[in-house]
Amino acid sequence: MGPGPRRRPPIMTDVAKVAGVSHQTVSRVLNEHPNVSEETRTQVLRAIDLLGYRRNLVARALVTRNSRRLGVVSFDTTLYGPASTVYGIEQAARNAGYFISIVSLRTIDRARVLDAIGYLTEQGVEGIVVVAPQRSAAEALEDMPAGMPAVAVEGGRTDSVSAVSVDQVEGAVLATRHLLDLRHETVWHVSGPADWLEAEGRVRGWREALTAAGRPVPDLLAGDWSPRSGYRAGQRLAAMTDEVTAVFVANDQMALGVLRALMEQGVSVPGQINIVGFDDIPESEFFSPPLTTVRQDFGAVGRRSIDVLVRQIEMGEPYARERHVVLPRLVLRASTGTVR
Amino acid sequence: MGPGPRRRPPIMTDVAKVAGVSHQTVSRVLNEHPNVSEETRTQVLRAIDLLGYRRNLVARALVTRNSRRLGVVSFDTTLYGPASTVYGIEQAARNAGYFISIVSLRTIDRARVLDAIGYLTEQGVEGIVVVAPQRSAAEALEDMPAGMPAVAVEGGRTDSVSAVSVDQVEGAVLATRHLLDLRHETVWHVSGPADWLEAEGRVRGWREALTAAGRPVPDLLAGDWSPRSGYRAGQRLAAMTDEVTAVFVANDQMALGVLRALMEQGVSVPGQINIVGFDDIPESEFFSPPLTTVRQDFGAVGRRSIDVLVRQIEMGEPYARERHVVLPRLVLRASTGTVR
DNA sequence: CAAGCCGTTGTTAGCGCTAACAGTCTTCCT
DNA sequence: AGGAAGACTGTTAGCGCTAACAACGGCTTG
Repeated sequence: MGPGPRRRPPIMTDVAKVAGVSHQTVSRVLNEHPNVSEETRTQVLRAIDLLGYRRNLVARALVTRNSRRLGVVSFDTTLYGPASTVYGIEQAARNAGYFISIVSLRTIDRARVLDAIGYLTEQGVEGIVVVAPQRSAAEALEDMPAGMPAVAVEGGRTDSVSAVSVDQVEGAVLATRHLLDLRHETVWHVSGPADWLEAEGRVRGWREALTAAGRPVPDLLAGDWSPRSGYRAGQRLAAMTDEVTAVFVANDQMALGVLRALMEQGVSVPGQINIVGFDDIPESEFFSPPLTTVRQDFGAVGRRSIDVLVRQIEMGEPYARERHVVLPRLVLRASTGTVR
Repeated sequence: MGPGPRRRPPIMTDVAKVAGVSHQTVSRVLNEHPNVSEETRTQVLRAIDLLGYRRNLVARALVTRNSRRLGVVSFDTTLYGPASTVYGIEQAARNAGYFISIVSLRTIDRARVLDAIGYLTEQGVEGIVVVAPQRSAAEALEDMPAGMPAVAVEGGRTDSVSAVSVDQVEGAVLATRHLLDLRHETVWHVSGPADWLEAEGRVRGWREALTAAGRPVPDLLAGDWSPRSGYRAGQRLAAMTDEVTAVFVANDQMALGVLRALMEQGVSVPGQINIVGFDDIPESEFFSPPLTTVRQDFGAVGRRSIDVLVRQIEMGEPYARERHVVLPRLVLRASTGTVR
């Protein structure tokens, strides 16, 4: 049965009593204050160990006004991108000595983002990362409470908070130009949902690259990131093999759907149509055929955003709004390369 | 420029002063205490609005001893399973009025899990969910601090904490029996890493189903959940098409690798070999061919675990250890079905 | 009409901790 | 020898909030 259960966990004063010192000395040991004699420190540590004492960071936070906690507001963390970003954020935060409180929104709009920010503020977080890939979420950042350090990830062009994002336009340019370099006359595009900033950036980059090369810009096929929407787009593309030879798909999941539809219709990739995706999810390398795609370094985005946030917190109020861009890169695989 | 910046955020006493009441009355309004006159309530709410007051839940937590926060310890949340589980946990927790503090471990072992639990305890969480799919993590739960409500997800057979998990054995039995029903003489297996409880459960179910049917149990091919490891297994399987006609792969990502390798070697699925996966990730339906797989309802697991945890918290100390099992189900697609 | 009750509000103490200051005892210098 | 500086420890106040109790007025009741 072991030692009988204790009603309340030990507090600092209990430790002090056992160690024969004042509670303040215990506090000094815990906070590694320089002026504590080696002997006293040992006594205190022994008492802590004996009682199984753990300090109460809630009480500490109340007086120091810092909770060592950061808030994260994110959208659907089952998706690979957000999940990887949040993972990167968590790792970086813990390395910097902070904990993470998370709110995952099922649907995202201004009110819900503001609610989430409000809850986190009440909870006493010292700063907030908003993974805000949709326009509506990005707009909510304008109303961030004054004095709360914050950083937007994939959050568009707000001036009110710092931002870290992958250069979506550049990624789309890389993808499109790669296909043009393979002598395709033009490149079709299966886009993400219109209210997503990432989708918008990819459309823009695709259009820019085509225009810069003096090529016609075909109608875009709208998707919603899901493999199924890619599948539907693929069915339409399969019916147009005389004009379509190259497709830039806005993410790898949709690209999978496109590949599936094309295969069902007997369209050869890369024989008849070349496909480029976006994200480089772990599966892409094993699609049939393996997918040429644009890799986003989500981990870097997470780390960078914590860098910025922690710097703001430690600097105190008057900090500059920063803007960081992480560059994507093209990963070549078998879904592109054969010239018509 | 708007209103000038305030040095410190307003506190309850500020609101009280503006509303012309005591701070305790403000507290009563905030906590929806029944005995506050309608008139006073309105005054207070107006003052709160005017000042943009938000209560300090850290101070509240110090006196009430409940923080309305739960801790989650998880492993690599970029994987679909853990990510979905954590998402389910977060949604359910917020519905129940709790916030989530997360620690994502990169590598998992007894010491690290205990560290994480310790940190969360110091942070004042009221309960902890440990997503502990590896044996080493599950063992750490034996040392959970007394009095801390906790629940293990996929955590094996500890008696010291409550547990919620998917019935892995049953899932593997479903998969294996399905293949046997299709008149395959036996079923091969590509397993997950040996120290994962889920991998172990799936091996066990596969073996049981074969033995129950009086079939030979082939050597298993060891994988590590990654598509690449599946690909390597697939290469080996492709060289054995005279004996291998059916393979149960321990997750969908590896199954993708297997499919890829088989396709490269010109082995037809389901023509020559039938494949069943596990998880039902969103991509599986669009693999080539679409994958028959065992669906785990991760959302349900997350919700159930919060149910259990919240009940323990609200019940107070002497609560029973519960054990909940979520049943998986077989999803039939084109990767199985053609008899040799 | 006194006694009692109830709805409403205010006052006080204290959650567990750290900051700020105040001691005490050494040590070192002029 | 006297005093200043430094190392170490203790005492007190207070972070922002809620619990517990006290106080007050209006109402009912015998």
